Amino acid sequence: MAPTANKKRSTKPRSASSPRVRRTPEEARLRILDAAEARLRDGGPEAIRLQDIAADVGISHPTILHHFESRDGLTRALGLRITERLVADLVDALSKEPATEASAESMIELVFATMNDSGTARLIAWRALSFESSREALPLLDTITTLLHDRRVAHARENGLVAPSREDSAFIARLASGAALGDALSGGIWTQGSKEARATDARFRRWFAHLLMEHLGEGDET
Amino acid sequence: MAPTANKKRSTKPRSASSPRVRRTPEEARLRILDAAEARLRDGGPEAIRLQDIAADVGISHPTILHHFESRDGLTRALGLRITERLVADLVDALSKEPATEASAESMIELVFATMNDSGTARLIAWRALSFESSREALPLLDTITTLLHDRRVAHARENGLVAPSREDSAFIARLASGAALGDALSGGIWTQGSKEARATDARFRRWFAHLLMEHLGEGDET
DNA sequence: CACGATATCTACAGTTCTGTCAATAGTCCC
DNA sequence: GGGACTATTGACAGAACTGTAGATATCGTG
Repeated sequence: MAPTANKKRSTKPRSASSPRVRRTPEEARLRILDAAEARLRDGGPEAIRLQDIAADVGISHPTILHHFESRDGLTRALGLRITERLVADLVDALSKEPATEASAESMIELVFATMNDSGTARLIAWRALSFESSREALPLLDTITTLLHDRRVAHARENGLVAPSREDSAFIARLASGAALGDALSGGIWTQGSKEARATDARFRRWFAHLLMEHLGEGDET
Repeated sequence: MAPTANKKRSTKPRSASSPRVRRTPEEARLRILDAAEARLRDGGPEAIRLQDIAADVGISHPTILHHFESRDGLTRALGLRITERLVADLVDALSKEPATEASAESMIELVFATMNDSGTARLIAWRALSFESSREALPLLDTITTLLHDRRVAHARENGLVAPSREDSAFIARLASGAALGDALSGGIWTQGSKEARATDARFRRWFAHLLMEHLGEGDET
């Protein structure tokens, strides 16, 4: 088990005998995945244990095996869901955002917020660690890039500016998501998390947004 | 075990009976940590098993317990060593770097290279995941910040420019290390790792360096 | 209401892993 | 050479975890 991670185990003793509830497969899978994700979130990678998860949900562990075939199946499904939800969250948030020029700052805020939200960065990192070889490459960067690029092109056209290259947009997306991921992760390591740290965090994001906007204001270069 | 991670186990069967070798405690700890790190690197977080590691080193697993007290002790020591070495590597690399103005690009290269080097980012991510609560906060950012800031101040003085604020330097360090970490990690997830990807990677780093240099050329703002 | 499908349970099996203990064997020093 | 120190080991203990098998309950449907 992860050294200093939470060590809670088998929280709910499950009601005595067997008031057996029967859920739809989807509902069951959902609850199991939720519990597994919670375990992973604050217990570290080694906290994905069938019996613990089953106890959390209030079922017996063979039920998990029934729905996911094996522990591997569970972690695989979990990894898939995590990444898919990240993509959905980002796309959703970015789509809602008004396409004003100054929105770079709030876009940065959005990406960082999404990464920090309830340990998303930790989940993504776990996935990166656990599934290294299985390259089910995600269309995440492509999606965000397109979203951003279209907006920039439209903006350039409206204001009679020279349109940015697609690669430039791709790099912005890559830098933003990478920085958000890295910052959220390393936040736990080399900054001391509390007190005025939040204020500094906010200033950092604004600084980063300004940095990008400085860049956006100029022409492209090869 | 991590789903698609390498599944090699107990590679070396250890020579038959007992040509018992006796090492110094330091040497023994070193070899054990090396083996553990290798396991972690390409086996994922769940691959740190005493018996496997012992087999790799060519010793019996109680020896590991003798030197590290417990599995926890081992992972803790490993986490510590990983981060300490990262700091040392970065400081070392940055110190050697000539303090020319255009060195921003090579500094970026350095940070990215260090993070990508033999899975360092993976190791750091593992540490972030496993030790979330144990805030043995590292002086990494402070160290790098100081290194960078001193250089910038000196450069500004030589050229009669206005000196940058320390927070600006801190943010640059934070962005660079965060981006490097995030990029190295996510590199495995949402880009498809090979072919012309390397070329794009290189262009991305250069683009990022230019972005920073654009910023460096200007005055500070609050 | 009866029946088929299947989600769920209890009980168990088999494996594997960490940790303990007492014995063994290098290495250093007198 | 003899003795202390301790790194190393084999064997074992205890626990925990994943996975299996057969029984059981619940729900939809004819």
